[in-house]
Amino acid sequence: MKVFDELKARGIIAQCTNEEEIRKQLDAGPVRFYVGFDPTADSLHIGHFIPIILMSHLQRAGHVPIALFGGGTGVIGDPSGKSDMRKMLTMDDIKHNVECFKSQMSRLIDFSDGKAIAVNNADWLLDLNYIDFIKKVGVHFTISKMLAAECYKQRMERGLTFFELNYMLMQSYDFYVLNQEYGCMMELGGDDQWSNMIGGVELIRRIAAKEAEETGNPVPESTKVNAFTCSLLLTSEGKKMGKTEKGALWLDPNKTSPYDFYQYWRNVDDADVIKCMKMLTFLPLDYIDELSKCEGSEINKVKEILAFEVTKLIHGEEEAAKAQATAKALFTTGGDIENMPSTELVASDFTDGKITVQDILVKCKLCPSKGEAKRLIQQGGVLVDDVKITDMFASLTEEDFSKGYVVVKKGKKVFHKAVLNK
RNA sequence: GGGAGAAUUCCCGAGUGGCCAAAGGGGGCAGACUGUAAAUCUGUUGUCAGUGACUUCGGUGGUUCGAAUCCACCUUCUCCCA
Repeated sequence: MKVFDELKARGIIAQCTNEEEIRKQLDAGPVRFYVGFDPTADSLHIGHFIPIILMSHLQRAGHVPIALFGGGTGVIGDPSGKSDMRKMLTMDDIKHNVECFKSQMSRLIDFSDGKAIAVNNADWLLDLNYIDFIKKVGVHFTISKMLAAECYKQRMERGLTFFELNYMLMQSYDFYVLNQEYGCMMELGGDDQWSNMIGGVELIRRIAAKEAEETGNPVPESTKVNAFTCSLLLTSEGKKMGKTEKGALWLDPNKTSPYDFYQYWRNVDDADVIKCMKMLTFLPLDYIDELSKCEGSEINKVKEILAFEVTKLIHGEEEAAKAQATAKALFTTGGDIENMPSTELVASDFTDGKITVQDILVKCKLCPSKGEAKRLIQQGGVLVDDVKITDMFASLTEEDFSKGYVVVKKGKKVFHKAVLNK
């Protein structure tokens, strides 16, 4: 199966500028394509993951990804889909974030031997001359057309600044530069980037057409660029996936532990499992089709596979196996003490050799406050070493820690080890 | 530049002097039912101590026995006119 067909079958592709031409270009040989990432945080999150998967698919098929880091555009912030303007970042923040992105991405994208290229648009955007830019790029954009773009339409009602309006021009210019300097032929990105992306395609084609007209030469093949977007990862209810109570689902193990990451996918809706599997893993489609026949509680097996595969891609096989083992142990026998998240208590946490269960819950950050801990106990949501706590003033003595720890269970799914070293 | 209005607890959004820790919804958390799913139902959702105290309604001052509510100034945002 050709890459593009595979991507389509997996449901990764959302919109294309010209499907036929894209197929032809991809069939003809290695194509350089780019995907932009705005370094607005110090870790990638799951929203970035689909474009990365997409890059990886294409790289495996012999094409050359260019990862563009928005060191220059990052200071503006993309207005697309945001109801408020993003806060601006300092250059140092951005530098740091770009480094983080790059190292996380390296797990899936091979940057060795020129198999992939990393660039930073700060390199050409920061020294831009305003007048030149307006003359070269600005003339090709009409305000009416830009405002028709969905992303700006929404912002119009709440106040769109000229500053932000320039985002589209800058992103378009990125594509132009990459086309000129790197022979980049395609831009890929999230579906919310569509209007910015076609901006770039049109810009390149228009500048080429203008030059062709002036020189009388034919329009060069190298400017016949295209773009396509990948679907956003939505739940069957149309909500963006990857949000957790703690915010985004990060790829950085320090921000979202492999176990939590695994559990997120282990707990997806039945309706979303197969979709996620197609989009987020490299498992063969035949195999996925086979799995999609599962019904009822069998789906749990499929979820395990999904969770394992996705975790493997991000954190490596070892971590994935560990997360899976931990999860299995917790939910079947009720304890894989080894890998359970834990908190160490110290002697000063005890008063007269005792510590209340409330305090333990707060110390282990299972509850933000004692009040909530109390409520939790009252509602029967707390188990210590498999014994339900009914008295909200219950406390443990040091003897209870004779084996060195106790296992605190909050609700059905959250396990935590409270350790006491003597 | 001129005029009008808005800012409330995680979010949306009521509240226009005491009965306000503040309606309602969303979200979150827990319980029941289940398959670590969904749907549903129930409880809960400022902090700390238990029948009470303390902090909270953009900021700073003021009026008052008493302010989310009234006044002044400031900040931010939105709308209308230019």
